[in-house]
Amino acid sequence: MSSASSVSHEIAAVLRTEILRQQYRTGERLPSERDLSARFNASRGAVREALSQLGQQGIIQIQPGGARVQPREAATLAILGPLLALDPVPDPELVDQFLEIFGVLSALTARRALQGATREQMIQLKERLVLLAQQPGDFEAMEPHWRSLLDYLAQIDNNLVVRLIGNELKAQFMQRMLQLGIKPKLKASAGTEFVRTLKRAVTRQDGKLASQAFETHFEHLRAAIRDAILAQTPGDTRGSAS
Amino acid sequence: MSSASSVSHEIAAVLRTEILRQQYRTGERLPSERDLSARFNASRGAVREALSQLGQQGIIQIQPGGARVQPREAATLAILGPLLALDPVPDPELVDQFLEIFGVLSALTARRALQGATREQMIQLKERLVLLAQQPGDFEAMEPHWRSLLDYLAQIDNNLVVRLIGNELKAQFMQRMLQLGIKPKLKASAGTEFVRTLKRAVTRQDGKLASQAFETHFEHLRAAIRDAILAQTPGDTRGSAS
DNA sequence: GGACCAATTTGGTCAGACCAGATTGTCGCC
DNA sequence: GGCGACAATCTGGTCTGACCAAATTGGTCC
Repeated sequence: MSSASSVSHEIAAVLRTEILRQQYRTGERLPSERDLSARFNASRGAVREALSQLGQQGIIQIQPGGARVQPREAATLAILGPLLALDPVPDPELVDQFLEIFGVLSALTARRALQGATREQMIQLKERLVLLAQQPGDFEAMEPHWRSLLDYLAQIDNNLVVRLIGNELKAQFMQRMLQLGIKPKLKASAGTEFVRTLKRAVTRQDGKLASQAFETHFEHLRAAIRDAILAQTPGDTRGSAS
Repeated sequence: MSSASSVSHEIAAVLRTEILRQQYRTGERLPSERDLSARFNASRGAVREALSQLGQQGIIQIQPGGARVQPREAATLAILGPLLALDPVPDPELVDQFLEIFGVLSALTARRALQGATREQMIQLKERLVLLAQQPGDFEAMEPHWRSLLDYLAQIDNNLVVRLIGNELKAQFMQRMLQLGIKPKLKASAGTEFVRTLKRAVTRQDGKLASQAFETHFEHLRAAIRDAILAQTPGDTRGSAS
């Protein structure tokens, strides 16, 4: 699944899953590189690269003397994807936490973007909003335009820190969500209201208003996705039905 | 500087700095592993580990055929530290962006923590606030208590995503800030007011109020740190005077 | 029982080799 | 001259086997 068609990535994926599944206690020593290379039938070099990845992700701490498992909180955002992939249905709480942060960051970006946008950028924004207004309620059809809007806002509010966080979060979550075929059902009325508020915010160049609109929208989105996940939870192995 | 007393880390640090300094164009191919191993007088294995690190950090993309430099926005939070270390005095804008995000996350954590805290946790919170109130204005003396408070809030609002982001940000910035000996000068009155508001928020279990207090506080902090950095900007190589 | 020392284990590095896929340059054909 | 096909070459990925320094471990001696 998360194999990148390379032995070392494969090993890393297996070990990462085992560790995230708590099959090693925090602080416990991992088997030595030589043992692991025997277990995976691979060279020590490949194992070393795998361990190096886990080390970079803060999952383990590599020291002369042995690699030790780190507490989950010491890790990197890179573990979120694997954490979501642990079970056939992702942990709803984790997804909710993700959406909360993503909402806050989006709201912040929107506020700052509007506050600092040039006239030209405002026009561009309005054009994208028009696209967004065309299919309210249809999540899948809206999604590309939505993403386009967020990207453009991020581009205006050229905040590297937010962009990096956003990229990582997206990389970790979006893929998994789409893979699972989770389709939140949003009320068309809420979507319409959201777009309308955004338009007003852009017209008045009111960052605070845009920010609030995003927060509200994400609250709805969170609720919808929570429902969508719970609906899948009885969860046979079917996963995404066509 | 960022060498971890290991050849591969050293190589990674050098290459990372070169790339972040834009000495390679985005999309350009890095020298081959064999060339690099010749240049650094190291084995290909060591170079491979270094490149693997850079790949994990999203700085380069490694593919059969060559490693290519990625756009800065495609990277991981792990580049923030090196980015700050590029010049003797860190980029004020970047620091400001960091503080903004950190403030937003702190405010969010405070709000959620207060909303979900148990009676026992509220008592604990108050105790920490008392400690925090003892030396208003003295940033260095306050810092440990401050950190303790934030940690505790994060512990109450057990949000993994926020904690991971916070950890990374702290790891990237705090170290560098302390290293530079940047001491923001906060008004004692502002500090007192902040703590008082927090106390009130805790008493009333008013998450929104606590959130606002944090936002205000971070605004002050941002301004203070901006000033502190600009004061260093004329910047001889002296750095932190004793 | 605790301090000290040696054997062993572990990660870090090096060297040389092979493979599959990508890149690149060349040559012949149109 | 332009263009497509082919082959030499280059690149990353892996393997093997070896050595070093630091950490761990175990036993010994006080």
